[in-house]
Amino acid sequence: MRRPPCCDKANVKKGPWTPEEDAKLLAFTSTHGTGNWTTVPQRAGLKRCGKSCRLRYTNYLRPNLKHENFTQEEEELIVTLHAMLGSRWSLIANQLPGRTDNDVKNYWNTKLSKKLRQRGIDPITHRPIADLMHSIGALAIRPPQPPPNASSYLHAPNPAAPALPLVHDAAFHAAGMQPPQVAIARVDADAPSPDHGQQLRWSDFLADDAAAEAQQVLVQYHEGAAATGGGSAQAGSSSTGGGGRVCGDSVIGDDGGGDDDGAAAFIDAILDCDKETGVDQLIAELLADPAYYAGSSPSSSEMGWGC
DNA sequence: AAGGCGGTCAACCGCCGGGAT
DNA sequence: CATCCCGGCGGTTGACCGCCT
Repeated sequence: MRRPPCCDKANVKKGPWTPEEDAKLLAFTSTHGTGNWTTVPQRAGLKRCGKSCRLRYTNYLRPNLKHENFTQEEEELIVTLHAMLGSRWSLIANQLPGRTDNDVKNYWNTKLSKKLRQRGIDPITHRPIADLMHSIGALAIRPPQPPPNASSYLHAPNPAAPALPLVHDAAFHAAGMQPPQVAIARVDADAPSPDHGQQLRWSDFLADDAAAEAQQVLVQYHEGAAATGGGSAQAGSSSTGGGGRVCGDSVIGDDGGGDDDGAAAFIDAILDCDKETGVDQLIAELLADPAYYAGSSPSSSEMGWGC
């Protein structure tokens, strides 16, 4: 059975908010707080759905929101956290003071995912697209594999490629850090529960090792932000300094240019690691092989995944 | 100058989980 | 235990804007 609409749509205004509506909502929330959103429109004198009011407040009117562009450090953190968490935007946004999940999601969809794609990296798996092609080919020529057991499958970083390393693992190694064991959902019934009365953090949903490693990334991020931005990111102050994020013994994202974009620098570091490990050569060979593109090519037909 | 086009982002939609009853 | 209600979340849409032809 379908859930009824949350409000009477016939008597509800939709579309962009006017300054008058913003003022009403802001005045109401500043005096009454943000209790029951379903009653807010009526009490605030707004012809809006309660959900719409909540969204407008949390994404735009809420105090301490940052409205300026994303910083280099924020970009790098988003890329890192997306590799570990996937599209859990609210968890990612929780690590970016002053940013909303909508902000992060939009920024990812419009900017970062394109940057990754332009550099030949699949924004979903964070692995080289050529590597994915290679994996597809390998799957096609491999004898049928038994399905993974439930627990290993549940704890795999990505169901599509559970056994393969993430591309940026090499970047972590090169930077003197262990890569996080990414996106391990804590779904076990016997998993330790976080402290009661505390808000869950995204790291609570990672395996212990992964949480520790990921926490290290965040600590370094916040230290870097404090050192370069002249303020605490947790306090909601903006950090627009041009410094790079310290990552192990190396610095990712600062080539001294100042205005270089952070994600690009971060990805460049990954690609540098690929060069050191010879992965780039493999990628070049794969890219040069038409069989990895053309489904009708003889080699791909031989591999069994042609059209 | 005008129309097409793509990028950006605010807002909406529907689903889900958790607390209250 | 079942149901209801609410807030939260992620995916998607559509309006707006600037650039290009």
